[in-house]
Amino acid sequence: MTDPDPARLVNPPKQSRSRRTLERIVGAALDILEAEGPDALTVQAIVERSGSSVGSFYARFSGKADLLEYLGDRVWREAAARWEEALAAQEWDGLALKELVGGAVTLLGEVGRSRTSYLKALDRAPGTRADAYTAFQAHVLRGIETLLLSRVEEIDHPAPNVAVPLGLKAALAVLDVSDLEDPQAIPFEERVAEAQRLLLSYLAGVSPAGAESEGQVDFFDIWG
Amino acid sequence: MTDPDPARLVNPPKQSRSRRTLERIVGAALDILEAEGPDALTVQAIVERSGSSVGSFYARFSGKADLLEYLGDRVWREAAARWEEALAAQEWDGLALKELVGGAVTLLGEVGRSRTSYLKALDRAPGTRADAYTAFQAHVLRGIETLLLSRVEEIDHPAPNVAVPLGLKAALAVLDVSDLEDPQAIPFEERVAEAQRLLLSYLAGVSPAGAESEGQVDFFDIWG
DNA sequence: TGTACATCAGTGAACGCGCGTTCACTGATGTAC
DNA sequence: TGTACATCAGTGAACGCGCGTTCACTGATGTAC
Repeated sequence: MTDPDPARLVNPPKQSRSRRTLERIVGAALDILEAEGPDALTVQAIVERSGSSVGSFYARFSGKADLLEYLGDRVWREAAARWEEALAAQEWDGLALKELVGGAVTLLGEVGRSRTSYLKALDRAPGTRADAYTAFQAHVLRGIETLLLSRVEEIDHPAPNVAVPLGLKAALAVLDVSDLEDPQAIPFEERVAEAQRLLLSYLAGVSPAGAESEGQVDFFDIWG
Repeated sequence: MTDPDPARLVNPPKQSRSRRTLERIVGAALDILEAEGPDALTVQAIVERSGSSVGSFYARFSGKADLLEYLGDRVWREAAARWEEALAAQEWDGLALKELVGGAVTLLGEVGRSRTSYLKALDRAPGTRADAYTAFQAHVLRGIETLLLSRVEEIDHPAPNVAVPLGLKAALAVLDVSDLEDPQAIPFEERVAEAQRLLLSYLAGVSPAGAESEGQVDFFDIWG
């Protein structure tokens, strides 16, 4: 997953011409993945959409499997970099558990909404044993976990080491947008608020004080 | 999903011999699905495992797609029947919200653990637009939802119609056993207890009283 | 009970299609002198 | 600046493989008389 040598997967371009071709291929593959799903991701479709040719494809990649791995690696790196950035952009030290939960859940929501759909689609691509999405999610959760556990004295649950990961998993499920196209689905903003409420009451046994819309932290706009 | 006419999918057997062959084919397909995953589910593999032949296969099904749909329909019906049975086997009327949550979560846990893995694998089979698993899960959740909403006066959450479905979704995530092979994963029994606690504190703002292991309702053995 | 016939069931070689991959070839770019 | 050459880049027809599907054939079962 954290391969220090992506050159193992691509034959590095030696002229700007082939570098552009590579980028077009990568872009086309991600486009297809998003628009038509993993089953439509054939070498033919990729080279047609990218306006190149099978020969050019195989000049870069030794096979389709390597392309998939390369895509997974790239998207994962990008997502992880943005995530670290978003995490670092916020000052977490002074916050109470309530604010921490609010911010953390908001971040989780943005992650779920972001282009990590690529990662999901990649994991489902046939002939791949990749689990880039699962790995990324685990990575993110681990980060938030340590954050929340830094306020362990405010957690009422008798076993914080169990409650924090499970609670985050639950919050993620509440945020899950895979059924959002359903017309009667609960809108995303409401889910964020509910996920915050759920996590807070589970960890601290506290209902969010005050009116309905309170206790919800503003969105960060992470993903450009 | 609830097709009243499965004969649309199979050519009905007219002798006991072919009925047995059909059963062997269905059994082999489910075996392969469970043991090797959807990608290994080829017509060749099915007929080899079932000790029959391609010709026999096409004497029953007009194509592989019909087999998949037939399997989805069958497994769905079986799972749904067991579910209704388990739901009916329990007396829910006199229970308080706390007991209701305990029983409901336990039931959910058993469903997740049961052979619905077939349904999950079927949904992932290539070339299928089936969503039998999602549909089944929705079916189950709807049942539990009405159950919990019958104690709406005990729910402190200001919007029970939102909180109940979201809370159940969250509980389901806590119970999710897809990472159970991970050696450091939280054991299933503990998850049941935590899912109960989570749901109860979210809906009623109540931490389970008393010691750790209390508040957990005994398992029902639904799935034989 | 026996025989003739129709229908059902089972078999596996052969076919076609879509896919990933190879390869012989043409053209573009960079470099040496 | 020009020329010769090597390397890089691009092309698309052709190949092979695995899959779902077809089909001509053999054998089993049921039924009529």
